[in-house]
Amino acid sequence: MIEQQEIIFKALSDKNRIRIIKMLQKKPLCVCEIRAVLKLAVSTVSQHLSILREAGLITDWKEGKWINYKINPEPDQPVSNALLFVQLQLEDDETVKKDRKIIETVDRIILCCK
Amino acid sequence: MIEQQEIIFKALSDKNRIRIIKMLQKKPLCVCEIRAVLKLAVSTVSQHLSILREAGLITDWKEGKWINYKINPEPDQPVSNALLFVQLQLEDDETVKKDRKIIETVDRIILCCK
DNA sequence: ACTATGTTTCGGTAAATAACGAAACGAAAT
DNA sequence: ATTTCGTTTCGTTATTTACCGAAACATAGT
Repeated sequence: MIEQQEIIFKALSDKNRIRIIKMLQKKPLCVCEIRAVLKLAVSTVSQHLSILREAGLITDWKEGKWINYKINPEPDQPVSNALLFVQLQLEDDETVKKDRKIIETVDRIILCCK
Repeated sequence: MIEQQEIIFKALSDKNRIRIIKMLQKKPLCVCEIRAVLKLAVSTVSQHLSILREAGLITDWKEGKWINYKINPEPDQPVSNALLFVQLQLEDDETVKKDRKIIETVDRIILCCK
């Protein structure tokens, strides 16, 4: 139990993973969209996403050749609390606002296939 | 700002540091009391405490030859939110309950000078 | 069947982390 | 002044982490 909390905090203890959660709380995204925002290698983003998934914070589903990621809609209690907590934090953060602007205004095709 | 949140989560992303916070939310403690509960080297506990202090989660004050640690009574907003969050989590966790039982029932002198 | 494209897995590297014991530090008591 | 005792700092080690590019995998379209 305390181990689960540790895993949740570890998942959230990285700047890039916090940014991912804050983006996904606006809308679901695929790996390459996130990559375009964070400016990391695709494999690195994939790794971050799997850490968030293992912690129970996010889930994914297939859509054509894309795999979309979204906030876990059925989290267990500690995860649910953590997600709510993150949702209330950093709403005024400049990085978060900038990230969200990008994903809201730019199209997936343009973002991924530059 | 997002960096501060990262530091806070990092501070909380270790099982032993979570246990420390949960203990301090019951009452202030010195290094050797915490050491006795966590069963870690004194230097390790000191290191954990300094990570929590740097994050703004705890503060310390001198009392004779002891240095006592307590939850930061004047945290800034993100820290305050995190502390409240932790306070609401893990109340039923067995490890947390056991830790608190020890620090509430056993005397500092006995605990430290075994 | 082949190609293109999005994603994951693998192998490797550099940096960060958690742990320890020994040495240094500081305050209280002898 | 010296010793004692709680604590911090230092130096070291083993493990974990974040990152990358290349290779493997999967699926859609030609």
